[in-house]
Amino acid sequence: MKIATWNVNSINIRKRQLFEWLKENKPEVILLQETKCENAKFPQEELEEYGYNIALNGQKGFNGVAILSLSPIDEFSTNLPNNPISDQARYIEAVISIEKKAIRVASVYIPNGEDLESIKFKYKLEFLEVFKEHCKNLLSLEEITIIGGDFNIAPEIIDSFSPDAMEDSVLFHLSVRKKFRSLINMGFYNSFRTTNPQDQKFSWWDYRKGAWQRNNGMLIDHILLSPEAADLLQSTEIYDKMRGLEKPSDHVPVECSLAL
DNA sequence: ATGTCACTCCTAGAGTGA
Repeated sequence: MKIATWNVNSINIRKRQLFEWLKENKPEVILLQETKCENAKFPQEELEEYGYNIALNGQKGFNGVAILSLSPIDEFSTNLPNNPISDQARYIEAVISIEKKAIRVASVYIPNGEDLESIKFKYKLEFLEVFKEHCKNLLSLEEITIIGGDFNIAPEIIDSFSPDAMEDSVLFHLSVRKKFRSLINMGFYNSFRTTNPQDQKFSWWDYRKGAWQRNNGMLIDHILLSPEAADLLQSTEIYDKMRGLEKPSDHVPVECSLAL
């Protein structure tokens, strides 16, 4: 079973690419971020033609997350308890029954933070704190739980094209890397790093400064697995070539395969 | 060169968010 996460940076701009990618790769579940689309305007019927069931948490203009699943979605929720920026559509979770097993999945879009002095960076740290509390509760359920999304954090040195240049970046500042580490220390497995301990692969390249051409990327999109899910982990994939397509998202899909 | 892209709104291009 393949499950993927992708920050599409506008579902309406990227939907042709998404359809092509789904047709080719047929993931069981795909978690989307930055759909930038209110629910009523989401291209739902077109996606249903590809066999996907859909759960949405959208808003007009920015943010927006979604879960697409080939198997029926039993229930879903957009509630992240104590979220300090709950007017922003950044979280959705669902329970999906696949081959008689209940799988819990979540799609998260962690705030970028703008810069270290910004109020938005303060919100990023606060969001991470309540997200961590929620993840702790999910872990205690001892289920097969898969949390994917745009974390806007490059957790380790290897995940950044230039650790020195990025030291004061909101994506790589020690304060957010520590938050990510505490998620891992709680008991989650970062799927790509579990299967590829040494490989440098990126999932995001800034549209600016010729970042793609210079390979100035970072690995900020991740799929975290509960121990019950990590036991089933077979392989992972990052579709970095998609950054070279015409009209690309600045992020590429990150995927893992589980033996269900 | 902070060099791009996608969004918003009093449809034209400035302001915003990343």
